Amino acid sequence: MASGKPSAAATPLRQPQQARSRKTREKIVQAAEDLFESKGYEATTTNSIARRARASVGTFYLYFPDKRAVLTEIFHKAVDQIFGRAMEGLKPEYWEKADLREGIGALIAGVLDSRDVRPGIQRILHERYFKDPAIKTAMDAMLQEGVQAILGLMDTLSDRLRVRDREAAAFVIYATVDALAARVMIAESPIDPKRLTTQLTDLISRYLFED
Amino acid sequence: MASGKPSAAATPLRQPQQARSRKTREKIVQAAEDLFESKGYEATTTNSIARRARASVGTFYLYFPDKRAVLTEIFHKAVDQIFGRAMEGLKPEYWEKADLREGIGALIAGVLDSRDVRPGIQRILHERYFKDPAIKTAMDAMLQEGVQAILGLMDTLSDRLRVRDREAAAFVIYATVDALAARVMIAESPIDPKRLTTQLTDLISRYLFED
Amino acid sequence: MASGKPSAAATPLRQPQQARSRKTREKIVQAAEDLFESKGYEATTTNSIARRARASVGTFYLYFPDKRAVLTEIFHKAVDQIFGRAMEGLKPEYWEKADLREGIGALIAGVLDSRDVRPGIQRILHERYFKDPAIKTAMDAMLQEGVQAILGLMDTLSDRLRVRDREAAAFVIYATVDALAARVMIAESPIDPKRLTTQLTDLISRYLFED
Amino acid sequence: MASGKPSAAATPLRQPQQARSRKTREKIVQAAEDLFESKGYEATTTNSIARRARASVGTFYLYFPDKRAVLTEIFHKAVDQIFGRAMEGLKPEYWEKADLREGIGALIAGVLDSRDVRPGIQRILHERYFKDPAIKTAMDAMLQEGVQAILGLMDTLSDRLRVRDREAAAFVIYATVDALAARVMIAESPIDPKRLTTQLTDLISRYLFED
DNA sequence: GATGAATGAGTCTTCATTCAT
DNA sequence: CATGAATGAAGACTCATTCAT
Repeated sequence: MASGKPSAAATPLRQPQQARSRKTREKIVQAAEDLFESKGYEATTTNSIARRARASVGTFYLYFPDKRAVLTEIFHKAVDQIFGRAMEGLKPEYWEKADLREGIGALIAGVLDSRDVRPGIQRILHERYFKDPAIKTAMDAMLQEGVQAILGLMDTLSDRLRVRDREAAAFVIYATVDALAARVMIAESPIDPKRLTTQLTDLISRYLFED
Repeated sequence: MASGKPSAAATPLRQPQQARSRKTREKIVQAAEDLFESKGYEATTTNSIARRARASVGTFYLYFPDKRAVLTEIFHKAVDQIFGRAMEGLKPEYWEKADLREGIGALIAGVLDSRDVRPGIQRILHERYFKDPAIKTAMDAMLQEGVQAILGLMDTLSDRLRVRDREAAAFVIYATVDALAARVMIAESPIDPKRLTTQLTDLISRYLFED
Repeated sequence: MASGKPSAAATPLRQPQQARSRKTREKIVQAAEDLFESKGYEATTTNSIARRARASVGTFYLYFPDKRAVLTEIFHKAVDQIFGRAMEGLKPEYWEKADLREGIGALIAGVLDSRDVRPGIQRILHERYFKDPAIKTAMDAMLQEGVQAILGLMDTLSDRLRVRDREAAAFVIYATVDALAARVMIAESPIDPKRLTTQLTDLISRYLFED
Repeated sequence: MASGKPSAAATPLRQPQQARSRKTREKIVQAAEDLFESKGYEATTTNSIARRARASVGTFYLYFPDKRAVLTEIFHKAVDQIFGRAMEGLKPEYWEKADLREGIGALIAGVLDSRDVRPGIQRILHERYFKDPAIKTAMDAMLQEGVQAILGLMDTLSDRLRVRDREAAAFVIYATVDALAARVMIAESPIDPKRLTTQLTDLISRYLFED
């Protein structure tokens, strides 16, 4: 870094070593991700992660202080992806048009969509929520951000809204959509996602707007 | 229970033993409940359960095949209690009156209320949902029953409803109320429960009924 | 204890179980003692202790919270034995006679003698002195007691003593005899113990008494 | 050192490399010394030594076959320093005068003084005495030398001495002073060093000389 | 000379479960 | 019915040492 970034082919010297190291690290993260996803967090041993990454336990502990640390890393990456996907539907472009239902549809679709991102990891986040403060904190932050985004949206639509207590409303909406999405992902819903989406759209649009 | 209570003086000799046995079993269940609630499932050892029940591990395994079994038992009892409380608000008496908001209020209150029942156990149900099929099955059944109850209610209110796809609607309502209740219990909601309840009532009544 | 001690043959009921347990515990302590003595503390693993005691690691941890705990126990037993032996020479009976050299001889002999008690353990005490606070504390206490004993003796001999600062003198004497004894035990002394004893006796008697 | 210092301008080209190499080696030794002193031998890892020396583990093993080797080197340096300091008090200049107590005072002061040199290292020597033969050998040699020095001194003072078995006496004196010094360093002595020194001087002078 | 990534045998420790009494 | 001592497989983590670059 101190030497600045020279023209492309100039500094291959040290790179290989660092590149190898980065690769190893990535192999470990990937292995952990696979195993956490398939066997769950607790059932995955550090030894098995190393083995799957074709490395040794020692190498694992070279890159991570302990098992939790890999999970935290994986989950940070995942949260960004998941949240990015979920926020997709809140982009103003969906809301500038006249059709409000379309906006709500996009909101719901986005959240539902985000549930397809690393479902195994989401499952683990779910079960470790109370046990791992780092996870709780980050998931709570996600909730906060989601609520803020909805509040922002409400400002845009201000004159058409019928709700008074917007803060509570935003929270209720986020929680509702999120919960339904969770049910769908978990596939515990015996009802077709499309029907659910329709009803959810009705639920929210009737709540927010005069018919 | 199935054998009925024999007339007072009939078989007094055998009774004590069975009674004592039942008592031991109950002490164990109680001890497990306390410990699961305070320390979580995995952090509770069979030895500690036995110790707290003032029994020996051997006795524990006399009544239960393994650790999971106590949890299953506890959770069956808990589900009944929790569910009973939640269903309270669906009793027809709240719905026969003219004021529909009152009924919805009762529904929400019931579910919220049910979250106060053995919160530690509910937390465990939450985290073991994917790991313990017995738990998944029973919680899913609870969902089903809830949905059915709401559907039944809808039949009663048939003419006043504006929703078409009642099955999906019932599911959406149950999931929504349940999710909000969960957020409240977990105390992860930065917003006052009362405000949430108000909004939730609005949400659902606008969804179900014409203004 | 509460029930008092009944006539010999009365309470054999529970005894067997407890006796077995005590035996196991003793086997473990003995095994640990042997291994610590032959291989040193750090080189001895909990597994090897269990194996030598013909028990399992689990059993080891049934009786001791960790490795240090066995060492502490062993060393408490040892300290009593060692110290008892060392204090032997301070008994008044050796000092009531006219010959003061005889008393000093007994003092030295006692300490030297005490070095034959569990030399391997003493070696460990020596090397763990700084690392294990429990050991430091107890050894320091031993020193204190030794010094006190010598001070007591000085009171007895009060009129014949030439030293003024008795407290410091007692400390110096204890430390000196102890150090010499250590050198002899460690067998690092190229000089015959008897010659050392003679010189040590001279050293101390000239220090304490007029010729 | 063996090759001598070449005349200034002779081989300046090669010198830097060797000088750098020597520097690296020294940095490693210094780092090890610091860490051993502050954390103890076992708690210091080869990696941490390298890190502190701003070198890599590989470099460490370039200069030393294993961890023990650095300790041996450090301790050789230390022994020279410590011993040099301790022997200070045996210089004839202190003994040529008439006042014998002054000589003995110097002897004691020297040894006490030497305990201030690298106390952390001395502590390690203490605990590794039995584990590391190299250490045992060298410390025993130190003892031998000390005893020899005292014997030499005795020859000088021959006519004033009252002791017969000089060899044993020298050993006893060395061990005594050394032990007291150790007690003082370890700060386990509840008594003021000055008082101890006075008594120690009395002890030895009464032993060696007629009053 | 120097690097530092990689290794893996070896430690301590836990806990559900069994079984002789 | 009840006991509780005993088990041992399994898991997280460490660190001296090697070796390809």
